[in-house]
Amino acid sequence: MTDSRPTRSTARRTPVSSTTSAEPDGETAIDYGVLGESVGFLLKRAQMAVFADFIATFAAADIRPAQFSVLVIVGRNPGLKQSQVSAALSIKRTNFVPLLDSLEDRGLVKRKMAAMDRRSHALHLTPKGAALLKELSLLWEQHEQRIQDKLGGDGRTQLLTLLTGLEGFGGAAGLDEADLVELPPPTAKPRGRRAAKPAAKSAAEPA
Amino acid sequence: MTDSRPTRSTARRTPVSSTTSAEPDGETAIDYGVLGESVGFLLKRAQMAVFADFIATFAAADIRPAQFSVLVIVGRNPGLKQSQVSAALSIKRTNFVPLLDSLEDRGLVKRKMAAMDRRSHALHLTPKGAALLKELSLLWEQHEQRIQDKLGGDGRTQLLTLLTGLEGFGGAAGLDEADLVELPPPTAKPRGRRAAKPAAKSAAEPA
DNA sequence: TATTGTTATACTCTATAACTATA
DNA sequence: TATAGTTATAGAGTATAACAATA
Repeated sequence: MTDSRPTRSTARRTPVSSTTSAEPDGETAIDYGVLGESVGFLLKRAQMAVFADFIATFAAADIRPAQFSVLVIVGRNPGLKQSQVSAALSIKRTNFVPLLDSLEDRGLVKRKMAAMDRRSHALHLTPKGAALLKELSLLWEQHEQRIQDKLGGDGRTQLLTLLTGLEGFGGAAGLDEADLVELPPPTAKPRGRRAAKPAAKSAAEPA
Repeated sequence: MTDSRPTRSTARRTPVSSTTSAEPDGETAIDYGVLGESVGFLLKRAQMAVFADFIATFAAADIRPAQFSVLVIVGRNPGLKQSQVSAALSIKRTNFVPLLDSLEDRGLVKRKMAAMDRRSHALHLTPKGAALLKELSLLWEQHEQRIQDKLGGDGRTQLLTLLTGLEGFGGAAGLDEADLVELPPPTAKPRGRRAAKPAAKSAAEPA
């Protein structure tokens, strides 16, 4: 103990509650206490909200977030072993099997037996998988655009940087043995639209 | 809003682009493609990492994140109905029952029958629950402190603000009917005292 | 009829042990 | 013996339907 006391005013924020400002009727606003300053609590909420939008966006393609991440990794790094891809995504290799099955059964990914080590399977996208990934990229842009509409261009970029800064925190849960995988920092180049420009682009339209 | 620049001091990794030698051995770094700029992907990773630290920190008290959140809400808002607490935490009331049971069985929370509406249960902390919550607050500070050690004080505050800014995004998944609950913004006052404290790292170990 | 809490149930995600076939 | 992929299984977390008591 006895350590830096870095300015985190545990202090309650401004006495919110009271006769509310955000409640339509006479309801008293709920006091969230420290939860409003809890990184984990807010991360969980934000993650669920963003995933909800992701899932809705990709529903037409019948692709879940985890499936999309596999397609991206395999597409960008053809020939990786299963264990490498699963470790890169912090997915246990046991749970990775049915996930990969779902993609291979749909003809999007192919397991190829490696010649040098016949235990391992090298992963590649099929032409169909590559074509789908290309379409999914458009959906992905729409999805991220909606986030940017909500946070602003700078806000989204800051968020990406901060989240990347949490890499390696908490002992890297979800990984297999001790396969730590690093993620390169986000290129601060503004993708898609420019900064906080509310370019009405929220029209979710399946490709 | 003064400086809206990322200004991350995390600049230490090599600008790996694909086939560079950022790996200790001859391993080729994995190209994450758009995942490195995917808010959802990075949110998920960060949430898992932060929860891992939270769980380890609160393991001695045998308290999970969801249980902690219930104790905080009930402690701050005694007398709320079950449905109000569950809605505030985006937990379906059906799933809230066993969660509450676990706290009531341990004598931390008490269901009291409301007089005006005998269908509902008003929730209160027991003295034991209030005492535990007080101890948990210390663990919570240690936990958040470690996050701050990783991100810097400003970084953590920015993160809280950005995450709060995603409130209401994605249609609010996880809620019961249409009970939207708002969360007040964090103490966004730009008290830019000191940034990060590089010296004191790993202030505390999970008890 | 609508709401509150509840039970039962199912589906997803995650975690551990053990098996096989290679090395 | 160790590793890559697999199977089986168990545990959380989350989803819907339906019921009893109450409004």
